[in-house]
Amino acid sequence: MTDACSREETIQSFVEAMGRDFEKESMPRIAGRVFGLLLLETGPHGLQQLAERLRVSRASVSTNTRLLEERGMIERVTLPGDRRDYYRIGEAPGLSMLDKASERIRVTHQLLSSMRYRLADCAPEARSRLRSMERVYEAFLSAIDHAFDELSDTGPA
Amino acid sequence: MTDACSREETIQSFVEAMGRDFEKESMPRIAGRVFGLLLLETGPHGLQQLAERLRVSRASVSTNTRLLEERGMIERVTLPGDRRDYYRIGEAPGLSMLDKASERIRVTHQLLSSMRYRLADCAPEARSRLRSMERVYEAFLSAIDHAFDELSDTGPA
DNA sequence: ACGAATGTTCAGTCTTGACTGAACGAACCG
DNA sequence: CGGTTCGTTCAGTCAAGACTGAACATTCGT
Repeated sequence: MTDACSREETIQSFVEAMGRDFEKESMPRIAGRVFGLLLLETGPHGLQQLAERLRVSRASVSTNTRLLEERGMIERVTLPGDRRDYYRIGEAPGLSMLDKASERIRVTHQLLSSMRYRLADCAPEARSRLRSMERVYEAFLSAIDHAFDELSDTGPA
Repeated sequence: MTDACSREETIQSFVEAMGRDFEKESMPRIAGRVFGLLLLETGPHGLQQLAERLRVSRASVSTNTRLLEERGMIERVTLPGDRRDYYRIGEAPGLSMLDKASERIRVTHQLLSSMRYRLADCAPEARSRLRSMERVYEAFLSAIDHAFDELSDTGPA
């Protein structure tokens, strides 16, 4: 092949794909692009740098880096003698995502469970259906926990 | 307590909560309400019936029941000598949801993996980060499979 | 002190998609 | 046949929220 590492186009298409992927998870497209770019590029990137590279306003980058930071998917890095903030991929973005998923599931499980309790001793069919749904979420939760352990052993990601 | 089974209000608040919950999963709010109602109520419900009960248009119910049906979360029921369609909770809505989740994860995993392949033998750091992310998704996938088995044994839900 | 650079915030625009009403086709009833 | 009752579809409305540009506060260099 003529160019084993023509990164620019490849990277760009990946970054866009990550943007769309994030959108499906009801997260801002730009957050996905930032995350995707930081996954591929070496070393921390500044806000201005990200804005130019992604052709997006600094405001958007500022907002979305903060979002990603809160979720533990990227980290803010500062250097002595440099006023700027830099961003890089977090310590274990994957685990943060599992954690987030776990949280969401717990909420829905709680909703089902409290509803079943409220039905007290009437509507046995409904209670049974609710219980079944709860079991699914419980299995899902314990599955995530299991994955968590498995990954923490091998080394975090 | 005076009324152990004052269902109406309780049901309504649950139905609305399910609507909001579905919205967080980037699904239409009405789909969540339909699913929530069918979880609680006994026996299949007609389209008109659902529309009135939820105070939404028949068009919305039609669209969203089809969506839920495609996902295997509810079932369409027909009766001999009755032109109408009725809907009830699916055989195993929970498993369908796990299946859907599994599908989504596979897509992202594929995205990461193909990108890593494209990077061939350059950008070792990036490749390593991608590989780490892949491992998380793999663990997640196998976790879901595990949950699947566990539930299929006990009896589907 | 002044000007430039940096990150954040906020009002405003714009896109996306949920939801509706109305129109439609099909199946039934008299 | 009309007249109903279904379910679906489609154009149009509306709301949510992503994104932007401009204004701002802060910090630095000169």
